[in-house]
Parts: sequence; structure tokens; C-alpha cells
Amino acid sequence: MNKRTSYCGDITIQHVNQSVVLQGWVQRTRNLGGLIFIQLRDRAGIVQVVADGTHMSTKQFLAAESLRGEYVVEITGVVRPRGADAVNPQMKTGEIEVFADAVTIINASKTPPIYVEDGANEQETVRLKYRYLDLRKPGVQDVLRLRHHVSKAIRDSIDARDFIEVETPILTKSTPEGARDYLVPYRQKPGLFYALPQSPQIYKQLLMVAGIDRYYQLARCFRDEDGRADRQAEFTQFDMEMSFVEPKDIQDVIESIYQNVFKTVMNIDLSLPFPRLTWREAMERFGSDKPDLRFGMEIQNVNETVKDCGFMVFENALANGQTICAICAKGAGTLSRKQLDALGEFVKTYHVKGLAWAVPQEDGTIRSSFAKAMQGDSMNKLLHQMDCGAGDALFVIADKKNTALTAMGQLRLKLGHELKLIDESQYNLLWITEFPLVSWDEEAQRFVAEHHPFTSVMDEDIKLMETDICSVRAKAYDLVLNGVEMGSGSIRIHKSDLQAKMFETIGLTPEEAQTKFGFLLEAFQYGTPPHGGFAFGIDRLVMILCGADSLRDVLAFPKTQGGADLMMDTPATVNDDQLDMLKIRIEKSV
RNA sequence: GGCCAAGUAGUUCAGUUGGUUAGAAUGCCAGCCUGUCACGCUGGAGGUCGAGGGUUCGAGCCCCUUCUUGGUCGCCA
Repeated sequence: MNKRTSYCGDITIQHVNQSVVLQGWVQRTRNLGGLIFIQLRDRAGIVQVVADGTHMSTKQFLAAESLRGEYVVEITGVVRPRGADAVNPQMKTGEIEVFADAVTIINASKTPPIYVEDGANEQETVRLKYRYLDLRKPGVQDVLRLRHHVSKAIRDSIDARDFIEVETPILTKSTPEGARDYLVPYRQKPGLFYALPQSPQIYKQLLMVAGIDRYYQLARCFRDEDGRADRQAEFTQFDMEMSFVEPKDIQDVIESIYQNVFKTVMNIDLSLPFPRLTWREAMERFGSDKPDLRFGMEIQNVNETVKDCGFMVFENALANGQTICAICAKGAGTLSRKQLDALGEFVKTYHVKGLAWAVPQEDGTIRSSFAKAMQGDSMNKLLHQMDCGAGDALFVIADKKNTALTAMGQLRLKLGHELKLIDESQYNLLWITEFPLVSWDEEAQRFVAEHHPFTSVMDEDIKLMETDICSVRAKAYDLVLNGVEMGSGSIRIHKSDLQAKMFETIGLTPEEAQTKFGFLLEAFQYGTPPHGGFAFGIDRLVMILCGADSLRDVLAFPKTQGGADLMMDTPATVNDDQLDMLKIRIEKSV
């Protein structure tokens, strides 16, 4: 039986005169000679232990003197109140201390390479190499605890709606669309491979064929792509699927989950339903399919306003069927020429040719990169349309429609951050609906599914499938929180002929479709119910709820941008024997 | 794969125009200290300046290559 009676951080003034046994880590010691203060830490917090040389045996006191940071110790003692002038109001346990009768070293520690303390400022590489020490920091443990509460709130609300959790395989089949797969060689027949799932998509659809009706899973997913602050190679999704439903049914379930998570974890009441924006409207007003609506600065189309303005950049763009769009940044008129030029460089990273800007002055003149070229009152008409006055800045981009809108959307976000227009205390949730079914992939020279190739088509657009595939809208919807894509879902195709047609549209030959997805096409011939579902990233949700800037902060054992685990030092080489068994030979790089 | 930034004691950083023995804080080690709470005081140890090459009388600093980490574009159905 464990002798421990209490967690350090739980001891209060109520426990005075009680005998306690504590087991924890030494946070810090202050040795005053005959008196030693020991800050003892466990998962609940820190408490001050006092070792008094006149109260203990020499051996016990020598043990106390030898304590160093991160030693594991057991303290037997009595809780007592601190003197009035010795109370530490900074500490949760600052009103009391534990007067030690005995100090036992359970395990020593090397000098730790990082400070086990919130606010310590080590480089992330050091933190990740010694992640097990980093995880001792109270703030880091708080994140793991919050994450646990999020998972539990999700499970509680989905369970209340009679969903059942079904685990699907991690060793599965490589899929031709989408992200790069992680491959796993198959020992019994060298040359064959499993793939790790990018999502349980096909399994959950087959569970609908199987009549499970309501499925969910907290599913680990894998994508072999370069990392980002908000993208890890390995991540966790809440994944669900329902039969005999319309998009609204699925969205209702997701909204109620979010409502429960925000209420139980953050004590925030979300009002339902979340607003909805079509994909087209989101792109045209915010230049993004995941708009951040915590601030305005909406994009406007100015094609009509500048059509005969005399500025050849605009006129040529219009003649080539391109779009001219603008935003007005209120209060950005103080930007210097250098800063404005830097914004021009910024938008160029999004593949537009340049950025036109105009800053109306108090005296009626205009500081601008293009005003001189604008004839007549075209500049004034433009400023008037954009409601851009003295102290504001106008930005205009002319390019291919989606390119221009995307670049402008990125500029809007950047200005929103720099002008501090974003209320960080707000949680803004919305649905983006009516995504395009496919888009043209220039590099691959074929259509690719915008969502995934199992997504069904909006009923009124089915007739366009043969004539105008680019205009076909899917029964697909994304959930967006504060400008971050939380997840996406759709109503799926449930008829084998339409699914085959979809595979054909994205350039799979019937033979390829048969090899890759024959089992699915066959399954759809055995009475498949209409069905649909949704999946959202738990990591991203937790990241936003705890205000973290990176997914690495909300994973117990995160990987680097390149997918490495710095603690385990992996990816790593394997034995020749292992390779021989798999008939894999490594080409020596020249 | 492209672009940008960073890499100097255990840790966080400074290091001027290329110039003598690379510094500070903290941590660590030793000594003193009974009310500290970032305890204090005294002393000490601690460096492959990410790695390799080059320029130079001389390189932490300049040049080239490379590795690692981060940000970003591509990529991420």
C-alpha cells in the first residue's frame, strides 16, 4: 500500500495539525544552515516543507541537506500554519507548511537540463529532447488535463446521442488521392505494403453499409507531409458517421458537441446554430474558405468602378478576364512607404503580381502607388466605394479571381493582426457550405476532389456533372473556428454507379478504380443507406482553447516539422536482419 | 523542393570594424548561515562558438558547403 496521504498542492489551512506523508519531486531548496526549506512538487502543485536541524536526527538532516532539484523524496511531517509574516500569498499552499519529521530520498536526479518551471524559456529542441521533464511543468500538465476534459466532453455528448465507438484498423490500404501515405512493408509477401490511415473514411462508410447507423471514434490519423505549427504528421480526429441523414442532422450533432465542450471545459455558452456561409461567399468577402470573422475589413469587387480608370494594370487585367478586388484598412494610414512595400512583397508570396495602395491624407491629397495613373474621378469613386478616408489605407489586387482573392484574404488577416483588430477573447464558429465538388489540378492535369472522392453532389447540380463539372457543388461543409479549419464533412455517395462516375471524373480508369476501391463499389451494391458524417481535429481544438500557437504545445510527445521525435531520436536505422526479412535494400546515397 | 531566420558554458543570452586568455546571468561544486520563498555571502569548476572546408599574419565574426530547429510557399483528398 502506498503510504502517501496527500498531494502537495491539495494541502490547505484545513489540514493544520494533521500528519501527512508526501511523495514528490524537489522543486527547489533554500538552505539557511540549520534550517532548510524544500519546495516539494507533485501533479497537484507545490508545498513548502521545513527541515529543522534541531528537530531531526543528524542522518535525516544530512539527507535533507543533500537534496537537489528533481530528486524524488518522501516527506513525513505535520501540517502547520505559517507565521503571519511568513505567509506567501503567491502560493496556493502559501498559508501552511509541512514540518518534516523524516526525509527519505527515494531516487536521486542528475542536474536537469531544463528548469521544471512555467515561464522557463528553453529552446524548443531542448524541451522536446527532454520532454518527460518538460511535461513536469504545471502549465504543460494543465494542457494535458484540459485535453482530457475536451475528450471526455466529446464522448459524453456523443454517447448521449446513442453513437457507438468502433475502432478501425491502423494497418490499412494506400489510397491514391490526398496526402502521401506512411507505408508499412508486409513481411509475409515482400513487395506488398500496408498504409497507415489518413482517416478512417472508408471504414466508417462500410460501417454504415453494415447497419451500425451511428458510429464515432477518436481516431489517430497519419499524413506524410511537411509539418506546420498547426499540422502534425500524426494527429487525432473526432470521427463520426450517420445513416439516413441530411447535412443539417450532422451539423446539429457537431454543434451540440461543441456546445458541451465549451460549456464544461471553458464555461462558455455557445449560441446555436452556428452561422453559415457558402464557400463562394466566404471566398468573395474574406478571400478564404476558413475566414476569421472576429473582425471585418471585407473584400470588395471593384471591377465596375475601375473599368475605364486609365490605369493599364487594371484595364489589362479586366481585358484578360481577371478580377480586381480591394480592402480598406481603417486606421492603417500611418503605414510608412517601407511598410507598404513590405506588404507588397508579402502578397507576392501568394502568387499575385503586386499590390496597389492608396492612403488619403487630411489635406485631400493622396499618397499612392497608382493614383497618378488613375484618370478623371476614378480614384475618388474607388475610395468612395471602399469608404476609405483620411487615416485609412486602400489596397487593391488585380489577378486571376481565386488567386487575387486568396492573396487579399491573407493580407486582410495580416492587417487584422497587426492593427490589433482581433478580439482574442472571442470564439467565432461558423459553417462553410456548398464547396465545389472538384478543382482543376494544373500540375497533375486532371480534376481532383476538393473534399474527397466519396462526396455526393448537391441535387440541383447533378445535371451539371456532364456539362460544367467546375460549377458542381458538393454536399460538403467545413467547420471554422477563429479562422482555423476545425474539420470537414459531407453527405457521401451511396450508389455504386455514381461512385464509379466520380472516380472517372478524377481520372481513375475503371481498372484502377476496381483495384483500389473494388470492395467499396461492390459493397455499395448490397443495400447501402444514404449516409454522411464529419471529422474534426482534437489537437487543433485544444490548441485554440488553451491559446497555444502550435500543436506541439498540446501533444504529449510531438514531432518536429520534419516528423522527427527528438526524444527517442527517431526515425532511426534498423538492423540488416530486419531489412533482409522484408527484402528491402537501402541504396547508398552517392 | 524554394525562400527567410536561428544555432556561442547544463540553461537563457551578450560578443563592437576580423585582433591578446570568448563574457554575463542562472544552474552546478565547496564553505558559511535557523524563517527563507528567485534566500543571502565567499570561493571554484564549466566552451569542439552546430559540423566541414576556404580567405587572412590572425576567424565566434567574412566566403562556400552541410546538418539541425523554427516560420513560410509548394504540399496537406
